[in-house]
Amino acid sequence: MGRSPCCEKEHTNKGAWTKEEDERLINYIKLHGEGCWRSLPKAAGLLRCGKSCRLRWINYLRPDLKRGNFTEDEDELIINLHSLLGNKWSLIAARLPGRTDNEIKNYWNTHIKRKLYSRGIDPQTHRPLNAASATPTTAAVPSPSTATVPVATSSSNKKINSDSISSSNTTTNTTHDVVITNNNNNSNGFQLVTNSAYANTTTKVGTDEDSNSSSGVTVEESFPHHQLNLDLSIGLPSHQVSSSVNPEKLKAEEHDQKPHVLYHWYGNITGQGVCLCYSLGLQSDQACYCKGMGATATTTTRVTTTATDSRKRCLVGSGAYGTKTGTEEEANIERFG
DNA sequence: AAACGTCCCAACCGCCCTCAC
DNA sequence: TGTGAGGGCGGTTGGGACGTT
Repeated sequence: MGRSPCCEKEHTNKGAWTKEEDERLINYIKLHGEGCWRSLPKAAGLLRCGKSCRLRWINYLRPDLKRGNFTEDEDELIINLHSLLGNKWSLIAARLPGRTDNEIKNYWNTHIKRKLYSRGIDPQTHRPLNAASATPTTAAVPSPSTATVPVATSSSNKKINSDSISSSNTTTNTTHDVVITNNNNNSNGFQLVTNSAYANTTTKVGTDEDSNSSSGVTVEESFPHHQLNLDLSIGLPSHQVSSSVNPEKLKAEEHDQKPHVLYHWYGNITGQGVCLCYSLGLQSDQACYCKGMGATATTTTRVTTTATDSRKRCLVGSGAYGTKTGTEEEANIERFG
């Protein structure tokens, strides 16, 4: 339908940002916060497109950005999350504090793809390369320069919404097997197990031990996976969230730093709170208030990605993706906090 | 030291989603 | 319910940095 440009291109600078522009942007946001990006450049005295300002701030100037190389743990976490979420860089970034989607995307394309090829795993499908011979992106390990392989465009790459939970009538494109169970001996421990090329991949998250590290991921590769499924088996907290629990109070008491989402399941597990942002790898400083809950049961909930209803936003959302939409009703999910 | 090739990442582009009206 | 504005996202690219010959 044709859109008006987001700014007057002939009056805007492009390319690398100067120090002065950075300072102007930082100073403006310090004073006024992140507001309307379109009007920001003018207000801040910048000859830049609002989108450009936003990108610059989010990807480079934000004070909470973590600089430096990715750790091995972060690598493995990214790989696991990618096997679950596909090229949903923003969702992956949401689980790596201090990292941006752009940074992770670049890192994936320049390092991790190569790493997976060297392991004999197709980075797009997360299947062993020889098992993916039916796809066009098989063959030998590409040279670094060709590592930017044509995306095999499984649906996982296109507008699937792994951050959605299906109702029964959604169109399944890609699914992942995810099993989140608790670590029996550690009330804070949850494990996220995926049935992907990393079958038997156990992503251990949220334990005390790893609370200060970037993640607590252990990966044991063994079985080739069959198909990416989004079967979620979720370990429920041992002390169940009763209806009398006041999420606001809990939030205030146990952690108040970062956005978090506590989903409340109906249906088979009525009345039991499931905190997915924690289970899916948020770090301790942003763990949600159900941290500390143990788990007594493993309940399986099917989560299916779909290309037909991309508006569903739930389940794996945290912070920005926790927006509640009407379609959540289909998923029988209610969000707290 | 120069030329060339490769790598990496900041930034851009265009499409999609959400929301207000 | 339809439409447009604004923001967000994923894919792509340009050019600087670095390595090799």
